[in-house]
Order: sequence, then C-alpha cells, then structure tokens
Amino acid sequence: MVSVATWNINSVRLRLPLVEKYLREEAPDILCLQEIKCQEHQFPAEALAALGYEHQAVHGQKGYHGVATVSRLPLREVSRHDWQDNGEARHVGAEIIGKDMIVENVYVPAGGDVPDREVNAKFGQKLDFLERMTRWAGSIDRPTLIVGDFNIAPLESDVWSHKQLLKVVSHTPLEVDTLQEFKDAHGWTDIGREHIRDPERYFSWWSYRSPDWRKNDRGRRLDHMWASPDLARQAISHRILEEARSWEKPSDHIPLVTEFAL
Amino acid sequence: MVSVATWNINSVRLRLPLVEKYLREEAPDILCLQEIKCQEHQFPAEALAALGYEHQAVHGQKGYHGVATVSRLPLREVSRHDWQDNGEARHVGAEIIGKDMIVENVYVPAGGDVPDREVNAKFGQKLDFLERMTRWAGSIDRPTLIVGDFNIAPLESDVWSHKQLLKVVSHTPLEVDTLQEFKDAHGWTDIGREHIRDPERYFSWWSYRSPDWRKNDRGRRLDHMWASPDLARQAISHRILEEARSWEKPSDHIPLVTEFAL
DNA sequence: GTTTCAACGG
DNA sequence: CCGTTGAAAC
Repeated sequence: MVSVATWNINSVRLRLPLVEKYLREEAPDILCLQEIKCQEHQFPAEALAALGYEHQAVHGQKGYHGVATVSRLPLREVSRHDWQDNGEARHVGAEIIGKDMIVENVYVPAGGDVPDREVNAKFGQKLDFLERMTRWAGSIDRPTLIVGDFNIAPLESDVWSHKQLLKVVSHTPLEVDTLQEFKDAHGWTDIGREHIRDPERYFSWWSYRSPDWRKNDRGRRLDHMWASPDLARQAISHRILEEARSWEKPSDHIPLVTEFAL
Repeated sequence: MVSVATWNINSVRLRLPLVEKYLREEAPDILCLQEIKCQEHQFPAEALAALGYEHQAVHGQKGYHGVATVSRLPLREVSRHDWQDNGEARHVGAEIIGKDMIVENVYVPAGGDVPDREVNAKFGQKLDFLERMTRWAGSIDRPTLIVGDFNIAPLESDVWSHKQLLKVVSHTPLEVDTLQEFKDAHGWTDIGREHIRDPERYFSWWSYRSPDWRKNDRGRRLDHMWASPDLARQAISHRILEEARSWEKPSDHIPLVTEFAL
C-alpha cells in the first residue's frame, strides 16, 4: 500500500503547523506540496523529517511558486522540468524506490486574468506550459502519477457555476481542450473523477476573496491526481479533506489523497 | 486626583491587546499614545471606550506617526499643531473639562541618522520642530502638561553611555540645547526627573535591534512629561512600567504615568 | 528588529 | 483576501 497526497499549501513556512497537523492525522506515505514560496534552504526539512518524512525532493525559488515532495518511503529526485523555460520552480519528479512509480509534482501557472493570449502573456504561457507537458507526456515509459495544482477545472461539475465561469481563466474551453490534449497524450486516468464521479460536485479550491466559503461554496477543482493506465488500476481509494479549508489561517486549497495497492 | 500616562505604542492596531492590558491593570485617567500609525477611522475607538476611555482626541494619518489621547474624564480637543508644517500628525492638544489642565500630546520627529542639518534634512526638521514649539511655548497661558516621545535624552543619566551617544541623534549637544530652549521658554518642570532624580538611571526606550534589552540595558529616556510650574507642584507621584518592554510583541517604548492632586 | 507601504501574484 | 518582496522609517 502506498498513499500519495497533494496540497497547494500557499507558503509552507507560514503553514508548517497545518502541514504537520495533516501529516500527523492523515499520514500519507508521500505528500506533494505546491506553492511552497521559499528557497530550498528555507524549506522546513527537519520539521518534516521529524515526522518521518525524511525523503524529500524540493524545487524552490525565492518568494513565488516552488514544489516539494516529501516521503516516508525512499525517493530519488529524477527531474525538474521547466515547461515555461523561464526559470520558475513548478515541477519536481521523483522515483519511489522499490515501488515502480514515478511521482510528478507540478504547479501549472494560474494564467492571469484575461483568457486571451494576445492581450495577456500569462495566459499564453499557461497554454505553452501545457503544450510542452503534452509533448513530454508522449515520452513517458514508466508507471507515473502526476499530481498538483493544474489550475484548470475541466468538467462542469468541477466548478460552482459552469455558465458563470466559461470566460474565467481556469474553466475556459480553450484551457479545458488544451488539458484534454495532455490527457490524451499519455492516456492518463483522472483518479479523482474515478472515485467522485461526474456530475457529482468536486472542488479543491475556494478563493480567499469569496466570503463564507462553506455557505456560498464557490469552489473549483483545480487540483488533480492523474495516473498512467496500469497504475490507475491500482488506485483503491481517493478522498479529499474539505475541512482543511476551515482550519486556522488555511490555504485556499485542500489536500487530496489516493491510496494504491502497491 | 488625575493620573496621566504617555506611551509610544508603535502601531495601536497591532498592540491593542497591550494597550487594553495596560489600561486594565494600571487604569490611568488619561493615556496619551504616540505612533498610532493609523488614520482616525482605523483607531480602535470602541475597544478603548469599552474600557471606560470614551473621551478621545485622535490625530492620525496613514501609516506613520499619529497621536491619540484617550480619557475617562471628559475632554475637548483644542489644537493640532503642525510644527513641521508638512502635514504630519504629531500633536494633539486637549482640555480636561473641569480640571484646569491642558494635555499636549506630542511626537517629536526622530531626526534621521546623521546629526547634521546640512547633510540630513530630517535632522534640520527635528530642530525646526523644536524651535517652533519654543515659540509656541511663549504663548501658553493655562496650566499645561506636555507629554510624549520627545526623541531626545537630555541628561547623561538618560542614556546607557553618554560618551558613546554624544554623536548619536537623540543625545547630541545641539539637540539637548535646543530642547533646553524649549524648556526655558515656559519654565517647564521635567516631572520624570523630579521623581527619579539625576544621576539615577532612567530609560523609557530600548531599541529592537539591541538584543537582550534587560541584560545589556542600552536604553535611553526619550519619553517625557513636562508641566507648567503651578501644575508641576501638584504632581504627587511618577512611575514607569519597565516590565512592559518584556510583554509579548512589545513596543520599544514603555509607559510613564504621573498622578496629580487635582 | 519591527512595522508600515506599494507592488505583484494568486 | 492572502501571501511574498523590497524600501523606508524608527
């Protein structure tokens, strides 16, 4: 059995107590964090090692972005893709020793406000990032799990209002199509949606700007766990921790976890 | 009996819990705050009124400086001097209704790093401020108490090292002389030094930068309470609360309080 | 060292 | 709304 979790933590230093709480209470074997917002030497490596997560692959940068995979199982960092080719720390790949699984931890760019690559360079960069991921996906030759903040909610049931979000970055048809191309390039299985099936409501993020997140529930599913076909068949459970959105000083994202019969 | 306190609070919003603690435990009739660092609409008026300090004269500005006098006794704001003539909120004057006392609450500019008006405009502004106060002092015709952060430590026993601070802004002979001219212009009595007499050590401020403030004790007396001659004769006690420098997330200044037989 | 602001990114 | 940086001020 191997359990893998993913969580956009929005500053791992500020929210170290929440990460510790999560690891203590949920105890996944592997936790993939995005938006750690720190450099590698600032990552709370000892605090997480003290909880048993002594195997770590951290790709940080100053102030923005940054991803980290921490694990109770031995792990070897195998890649740091820069799919935007701009030096931002948005990916780290790790091999889980003795488990025939590669864990790709990714933080797709948010893409700015205007869904038009002509007027908003960030939107173009987001699409470029996905297109380069798609090219990369064709070369995968080992059972792979890719998780993280994809910053796209592909299904109607992935957002609180399909109609109101059609022109909002994260749910535009162009982004959804571009993500679908990535999906097809390797035949990924969307594990989350295998277990919480469309059209059931499934959100992983609620904006800080929208007050009373539980009552108004204006969420989106921006975080994902996708597996290679063979690996996906080993996924035996998947759950999300909505209550984490109500913790003291929360991240705007919640953790997702999948258990594999490995 | 009327007790008046003064405290440079270094952000009243951030340190509201400390102000509340002080008011609950020491219960002066009047508290003069400096460096409230907020606009008037942001001042925690209700919280202080709830403790009985419902009479308030607040002169705030965005982000910097700002003074406030809060009182359990009825009070009427009577002046807001701009002795720098640059719009900064560094003074508020209030009449204590039925007590024949004007309370002038002042925050003298710090004066920058270099004690030379030619190379450091802020030092010149500080001296200008004091000179304009001196001219104003000649016109005082009612029993007056002037308190606040004067940003000058005039006596040798007002600093941890007279020799090492002779060229440090706050203790230069030029500042001390300029302050003395202000003192002479009205015949102010330095109430603090009436009760904790030179050459006894008397500090009201310890820099955040100097670690272990209690052990190294590199303090200065920057905060003062000066009274008109007749009023000074009514001062029956004066004390300082050094322990406030050790409170959680403290101001770098401590509160001073004087009790008057009025 | 501590707090403020402004800018940026989300 | 929340977090980061970097400058300015004390």
